[in-house]
Amino acid sequence: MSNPRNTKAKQAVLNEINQSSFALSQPEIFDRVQGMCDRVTVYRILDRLVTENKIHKIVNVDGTINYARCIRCNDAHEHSHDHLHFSCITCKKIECLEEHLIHVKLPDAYQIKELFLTISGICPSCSLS
Amino acid sequence: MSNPRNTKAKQAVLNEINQSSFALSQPEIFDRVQGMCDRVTVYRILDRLVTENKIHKIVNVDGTINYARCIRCNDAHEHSHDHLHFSCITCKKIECLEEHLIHVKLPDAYQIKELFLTISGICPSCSLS
DNA sequence: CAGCTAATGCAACATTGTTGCGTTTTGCAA
DNA sequence: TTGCAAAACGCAACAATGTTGCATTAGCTG
Repeated sequence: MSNPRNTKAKQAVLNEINQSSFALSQPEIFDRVQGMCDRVTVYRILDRLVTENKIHKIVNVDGTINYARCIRCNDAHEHSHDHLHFSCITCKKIECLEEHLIHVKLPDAYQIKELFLTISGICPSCSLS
Repeated sequence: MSNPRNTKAKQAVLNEINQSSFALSQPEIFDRVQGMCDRVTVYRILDRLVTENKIHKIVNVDGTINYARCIRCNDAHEHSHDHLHFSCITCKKIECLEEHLIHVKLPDAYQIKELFLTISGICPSCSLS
């Protein structure tokens, strides 16, 4: 990844993710940039955006993988991987609750690298209806 | 699920999961009961064991799904879904750390149903080598 | 031990993700 | 502005994982 380039497809994918208030799956993203590029290209763009720290990769409680915009992450700071995700069982949307950081204490023999906390339940907007 | 039955294949699958100190994936389980039954049957048995509260279904940090024995869960008690999983990045094994319960406070508008906390890092036995 | 139906096997299909390779496009620099 | 190296792409093929339909088999219960 010596010299990453900005292509139309990459911009379109990043745009869809940034515009969305919740995390999107690869099929959802492919749908939204329909005609713009190949299915394989979306996979490759998503991989690149993740390694470039432009987006978050989130594993949902059902094992599906979603991609979300970074709110408090930028190039200057380390990517934050210790915040909380809320996964709504009604609308299936995933929100990043980046203000809630997680702290866990384990025996010293465990070397902690990343924390993944996902809470499933019903989100505020689904609670209303 | 009006009248669940005990078949040889179901017993074999449950046995493999109970014997293992770490969580197993569907392919691993299918390997270990080789010749006992069809691939599809393993999927169906796992689904049944999960709904019968006999085993845990765990989503790993990479989205792969694993199945683990229940230690402190039994028919009398609710299935506990608020404990911690440790996923080793070296040996790829997943341990349930059921003694560590998680407590999270969110705004009232969020209705919490289940908590999924997986920590990735290096487990004690991989730390030694 | 007879019958109901849960459970199975098999084939086919669906989804998600990966790889190889020839072609196109981008960014940089002459 | 043009030329060029490599990044990015499209396409085809493959792989892994999971699902569905349906005819057949086998557990449990009375």
